[in-house]
Amino acid sequence: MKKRTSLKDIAEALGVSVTLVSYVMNNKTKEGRVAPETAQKIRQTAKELNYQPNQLARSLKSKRSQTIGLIVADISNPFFANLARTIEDEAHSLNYTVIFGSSDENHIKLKKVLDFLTTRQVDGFIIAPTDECKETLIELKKSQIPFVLIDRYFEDLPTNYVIIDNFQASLDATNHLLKKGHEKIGIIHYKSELIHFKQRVNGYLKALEMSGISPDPKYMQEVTYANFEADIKAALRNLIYEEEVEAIFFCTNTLALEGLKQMFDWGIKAPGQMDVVAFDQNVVYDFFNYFIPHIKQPIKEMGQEAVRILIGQINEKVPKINTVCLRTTLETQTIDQLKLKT
Amino acid sequence: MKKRTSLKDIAEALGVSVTLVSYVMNNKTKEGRVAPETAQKIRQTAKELNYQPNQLARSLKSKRSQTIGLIVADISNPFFANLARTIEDEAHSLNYTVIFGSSDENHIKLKKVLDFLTTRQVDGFIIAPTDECKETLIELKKSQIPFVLIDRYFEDLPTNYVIIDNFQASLDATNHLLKKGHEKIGIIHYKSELIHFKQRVNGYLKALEMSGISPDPKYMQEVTYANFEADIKAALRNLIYEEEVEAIFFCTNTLALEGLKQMFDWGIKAPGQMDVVAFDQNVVYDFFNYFIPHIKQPIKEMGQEAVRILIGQINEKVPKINTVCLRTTLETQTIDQLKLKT
DNA sequence: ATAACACGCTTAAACGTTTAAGCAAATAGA
DNA sequence: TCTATTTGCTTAAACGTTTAAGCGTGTTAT
Repeated sequence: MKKRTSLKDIAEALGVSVTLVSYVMNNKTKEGRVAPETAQKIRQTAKELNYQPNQLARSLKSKRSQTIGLIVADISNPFFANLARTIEDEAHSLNYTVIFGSSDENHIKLKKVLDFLTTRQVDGFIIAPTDECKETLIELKKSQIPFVLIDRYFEDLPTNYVIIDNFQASLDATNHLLKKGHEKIGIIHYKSELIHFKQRVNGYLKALEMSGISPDPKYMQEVTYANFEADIKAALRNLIYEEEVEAIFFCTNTLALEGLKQMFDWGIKAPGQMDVVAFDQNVVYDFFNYFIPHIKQPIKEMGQEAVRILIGQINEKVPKINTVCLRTTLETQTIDQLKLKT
Repeated sequence: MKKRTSLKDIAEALGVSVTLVSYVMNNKTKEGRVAPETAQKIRQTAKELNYQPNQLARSLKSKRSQTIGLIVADISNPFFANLARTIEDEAHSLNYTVIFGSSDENHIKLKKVLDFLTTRQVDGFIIAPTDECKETLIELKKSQIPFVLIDRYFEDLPTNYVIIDNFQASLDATNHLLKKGHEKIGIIHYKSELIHFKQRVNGYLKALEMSGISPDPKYMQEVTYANFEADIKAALRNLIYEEEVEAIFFCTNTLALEGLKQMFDWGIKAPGQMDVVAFDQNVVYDFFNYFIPHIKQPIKEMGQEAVRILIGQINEKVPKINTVCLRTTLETQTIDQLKLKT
């Protein structure tokens, strides 16, 4: 690789000091302390030699890498990919670069990625935490590297976070199914200690309670990450053929997708034959004969807020904890309404 | 942010020189030139102070940032998100970090992102080039920063690249439709100078020729990036209602998705009423009553090859150009066969 | 005439590493 | 006993920046 041109090269070419070149390139020619002709010459030579500042050296001096680390469960998951995209845009516009890593929902891997990115001197992290990663986050807090949790958080760990109102979202979803007259409503959720998942279950329970329906544990099916597909199949079989529920609420994007696929394979039309509500959006929903009611997350706002909060923290001397909880919307538009618009 | 501990901190704590600490931490205690007890003490103190090397400073010295820049059209596009994921895994395993940017298929933006990442002293780039970005790539070549093109390339620009055999893929796809007895086969492709798109058209033409069918320009529909949705709608209307084609080949992921959605909205069952072949995979295909024949790209191999070639180039003194062309497979499994397996 | 200041630039140190070179003390070889 | 080598460490310079401090000239004010 050819040597990139440095301030020194420009300085030598013109017989001036490196300092002077630095001042000019940074427009720190304070109070006309540099002769306009000199400045002009420097700028021109810089252009000719195609000078591009070495951000590494700059960072070393300033102790700011202008880089943020993004750690999500899996960058190839559409939800996180979309999030990554908005974070990229926001960060770049604020002159920050984004380096990323995937945790695969595994707290050991998360720690590994975190350490890996830390040696890169990131100025801060945006993290979608996994189950059981609280210890790692406590350590991270001690190191005083700023970070913002996204999508998920821990109730008893004061940190910055950007989340959605999972309880309300779930309440809305369940109410929607109740309003359609269903009483036997199933829910499929992950087995996880993550509070945001629990709140989704809580929202469901609250909605039932408010309608005077006492929840039936048999309608509530847990699925493990490890045995994802088989668990969903079993859960659905239970709900549909054993318990004969009238509607199903899928607590996440991935659960909804896999669940709908399974139902599709069994020839059960959703929502034609089985009312459902899904969490999060998906291109797949466009390919159903009926509109799939789902909870729409404000992904763009989430990404932007996370970046802004993080950069705020990076620049504060005494950072205060910032938490943001965004509202979701329940999309229940019927296919006919949809058609009218296009 | 708390000061991260440096070699100096360890050195001062023990009253030794920074150099010695550096030697120990890098296991460069060549030929027993450091007393084992000293080494032991240094290692322990390093652990106690939670020392993590500053990769920035290291990079400055070594002129290697151990970072690669990934530029794709849009990280939120599933194809690129998947690619990014395999690139991340491969890079991390080789001790490289990945920073990314999206070009939005716009060569101006690509140049901007490229410059932005260049100041970060990346050791090399993996780039999915856009239309009209050849000039930028020529400049990049001059700068001698190694790079590997992925998914797309330019015929008259000798560079490293990892692509698929688009011609063959397209040939396979069209042959599949021919074998089903169709003669009036439509194709929907992007209006673009990118050679890989052209080769997809060429494969289609070749297949027709080999079957002794003379291609009809009216069966070949161009779509612009700018007016994507409307163009596809018009193209489909033309092919289906005017030309009354018997089958359609969609040249990309996005075209297939949007096209199928449109057909779905019109109530045209694919492939029940209209045979199709799509390019690239998609979760959506699982939600059709029939199997959607499609060309499967070896995304994992593409990502891995790209990283390996790039890092090879970074380490070569006199790099040779490396090109890799991978074979695709045409997936034509019927839904019944699929069911048998699950 | 002389002090004061503005101007246009340079010197030097620092950020955290790496690495070649060097040096004093201990040990070995003769 | 004297030289040569090994051992265990240090000095110094460098990577490309930034930034406070400084230093001659020349101009202005008194």
